[in-house]
Amino acid sequence: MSSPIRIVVADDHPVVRDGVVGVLRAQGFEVVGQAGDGAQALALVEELEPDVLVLDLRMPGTGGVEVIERLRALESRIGVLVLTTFDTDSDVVAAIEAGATGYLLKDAPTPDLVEAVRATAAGETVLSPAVATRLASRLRSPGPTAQLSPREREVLTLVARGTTNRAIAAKLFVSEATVKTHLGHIFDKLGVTDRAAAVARAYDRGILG
Amino acid sequence: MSSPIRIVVADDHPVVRDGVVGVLRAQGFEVVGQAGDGAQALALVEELEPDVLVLDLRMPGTGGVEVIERLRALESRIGVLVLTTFDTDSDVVAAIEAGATGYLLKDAPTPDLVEAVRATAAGETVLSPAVATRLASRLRSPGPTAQLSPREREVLTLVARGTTNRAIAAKLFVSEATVKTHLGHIFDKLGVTDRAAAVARAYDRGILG
DNA sequence: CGTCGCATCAACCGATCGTCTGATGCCCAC
DNA sequence: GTGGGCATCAGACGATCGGTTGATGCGACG
Repeated sequence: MSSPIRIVVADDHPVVRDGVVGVLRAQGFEVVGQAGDGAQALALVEELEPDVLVLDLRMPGTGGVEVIERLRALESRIGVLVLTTFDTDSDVVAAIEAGATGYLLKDAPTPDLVEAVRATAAGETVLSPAVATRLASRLRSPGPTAQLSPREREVLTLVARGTTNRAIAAKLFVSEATVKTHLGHIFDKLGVTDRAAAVARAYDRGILG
Repeated sequence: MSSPIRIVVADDHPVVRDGVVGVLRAQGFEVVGQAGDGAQALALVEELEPDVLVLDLRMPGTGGVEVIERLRALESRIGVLVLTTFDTDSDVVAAIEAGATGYLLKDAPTPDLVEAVRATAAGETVLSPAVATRLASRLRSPGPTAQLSPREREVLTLVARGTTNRAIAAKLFVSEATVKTHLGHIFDKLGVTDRAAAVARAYDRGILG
């Protein structure tokens, strides 16, 4: 290799960050910076212009998805490898849509991580097997693909708190009929038939919680 | 120090495991073994008799809580430091009750981890601030302290799937009246008033999902 | 300019839910 | 041996929910 691949690692868990950095350095990569939140990550990337950003999605303050969006807005050519614990639908979809180059779960074997970083630097897309499966099944089944609208999420959040349709209507300054309509759409989109199941599905998909 | 503290690290995430091991070795601890699941952890502890087991709770197969229980059953004097991502009620309570010596979240700063291992080896109890707060508030509020009975969890699981009271009764071979009674108790214990909110609370506490 | 998604509203009806009161049997702990 | 937690059951009532049908206004996109 001519010059080593330059990397910035962003994760709010110090232990995980140390682990990733250690693994990458041992493999001859050059880790030029580490960040504990999204804002730091953005600053470091702008300053150091690394080849790859290894990014955790769930971070305090500026989250991972927002980091990706801003980088793409800046038309940065950096490769973003998302390395996270969760593979909920909304996380994965949001990250890919935002423009992540790769998506790896933290339970991936070390060699996979190393290879993923290399591929990301080369601009290739890498996905964890679990993530790939999830995406594939999502494409196959056109049913429960739909995302909830902002208003629908708002309603569902209140439902999860035990709020009654009438009370939701009052809180949102709409009629009870409207609330019912929203709920009906929510049920359709989530593929359920009642509010309890809707809440459960929402948690499973990372929409709530 | 006379002889270094001997440690086994158990975590199913290779990256995290490497991170923890790296940090501990850099601090002069002797990491004598690493495990990727509970069964391996138990075997290593029995074979190597380390001073401290650094343990992730969520692992495939034999989970962390079960590992702790078995160690205590064996009357092992090993210190168990739980190091995990989650601080849901059920995880924390289960781990402490099982006999964990300490409970640290993965977002803890590196120096805290090092100090926690040292304290654990000395038999002292260490808790993450977040965990300590959670436990304290639990002790303060005698209300939502109660755990669900097995039967109640069973009912709630079905509720989360959108199952109707009547259908639940059929599935569990009891009358609908019984299901309603269980649900009433569930609502009381979780401090909610309807099934949707009960499901949400259960997810928040790690009872479901 | 038409179309589509989103948000809004109405009225009705049957099904379901949640609460209440009250009761029995079991098992474990104190 | 007497509580207390758990699981079981009954009947009945009012409140709430979910489905249905149908309709309007608005912004976006092509």
